[in-house]
Amino acid sequence: MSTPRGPYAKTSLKRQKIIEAALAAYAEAGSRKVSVRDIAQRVGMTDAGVLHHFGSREALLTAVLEARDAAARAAFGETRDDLRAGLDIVTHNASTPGLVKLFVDVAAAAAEPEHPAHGFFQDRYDTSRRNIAGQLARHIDDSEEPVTPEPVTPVDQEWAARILLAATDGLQLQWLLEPDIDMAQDLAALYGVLMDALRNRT
Amino acid sequence: MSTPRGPYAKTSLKRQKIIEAALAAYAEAGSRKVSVRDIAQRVGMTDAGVLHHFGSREALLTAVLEARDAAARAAFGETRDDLRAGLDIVTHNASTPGLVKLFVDVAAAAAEPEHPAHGFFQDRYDTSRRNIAGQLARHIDDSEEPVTPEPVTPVDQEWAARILLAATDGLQLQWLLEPDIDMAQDLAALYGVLMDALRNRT
DNA sequence: GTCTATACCCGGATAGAC
DNA sequence: GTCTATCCGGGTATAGAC
Repeated sequence: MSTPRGPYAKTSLKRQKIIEAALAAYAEAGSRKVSVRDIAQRVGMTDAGVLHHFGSREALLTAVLEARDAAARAAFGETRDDLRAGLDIVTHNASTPGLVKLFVDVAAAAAEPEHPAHGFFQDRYDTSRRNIAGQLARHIDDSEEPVTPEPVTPVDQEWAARILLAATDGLQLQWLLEPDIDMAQDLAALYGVLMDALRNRT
Repeated sequence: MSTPRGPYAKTSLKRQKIIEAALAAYAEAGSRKVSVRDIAQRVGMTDAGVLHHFGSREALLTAVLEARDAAARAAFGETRDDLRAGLDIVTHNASTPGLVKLFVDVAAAAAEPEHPAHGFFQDRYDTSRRNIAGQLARHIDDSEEPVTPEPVTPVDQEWAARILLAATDGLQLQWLLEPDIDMAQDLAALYGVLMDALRNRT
């Protein structure tokens, strides 16, 4: 006990390196599968060494997603679920297919209650929904357009079809974590709103 | 020819039994992982026997999803992507979490171009989008409401938040298969439409 | 507190017998 | 066409070195 440091001070540094390696691995490995050994090699360790810091592969991937969230939050606006920041994040995601795949992958696996990321995703969706809803409520009475999309936004049938399908798939993801959600009802409402938009804007 | 050759019709009977077993396994397993051995046991075979008919686990799961699609098509309306049928299917999905998880799971994995389900999902989204877009276009000039949701459809901030998040996640799924999709632009348009709806209906 | 070495188990894949 | 046997790779648990 020579130089006393915080209980997690030193480990967090190594954890950070491992997480960075995992991020890099997923970013590069466009389509190949990433094993714990792959990540370990990048930091010059064995797989057991890596697992020592995270306990399991799933826990490691969960930590990676948390780190990615934190990085996004730091990069684009402090208020994580600000609508403008959300669009910026999506735009940024479009440059990292590997990480998007990682997200979708873990999100699917996290449907299991025992999965280490289960709580993380539940919380993530919960707070995101809350923040977005609050933001929307705030902007309802605004006269100014809060989110100004630079390019022209096309509102046509093809766009509506993409949105309808996307909402269906995405709602399934949320529903797996929160079974109270009424997917069909939500989609029916969306359908009505989209039809109105198509009728008015064309 | 009345007796088709090739790997599709010869063993189709056994394949069918295996697919049914896989469907049952995923439906029951709720969210636990299903191995090829699990499925094989249900049909009184070994895993090697099952693999002989499909080549790989991934190919088997792809076949399961195709069968599920076909079954849904048969059960709810002939025109697969009819909007009403789509809602019915979603409602039905809400009773089978295991199968929903299977879908999301394979959809994520199918982002890889080498995955056996890659083409399947590309085609599925492509035709779905086409059909839905056509259906929407047809209904724009209709005076009657084409899809009548029985329960009241709530249009509020919480609903809009769920939709916004769902569309984000779902668009990522489509984008992984079709990188030409501009996620941010689509979402910006959705944001505008949702804001309009909230302003008008509240 | 960190890491290596090792051994274990499970699951998917493959070869060859029947 | 299906089984048995086997292989292999990946994740995991443990012991012990530093």
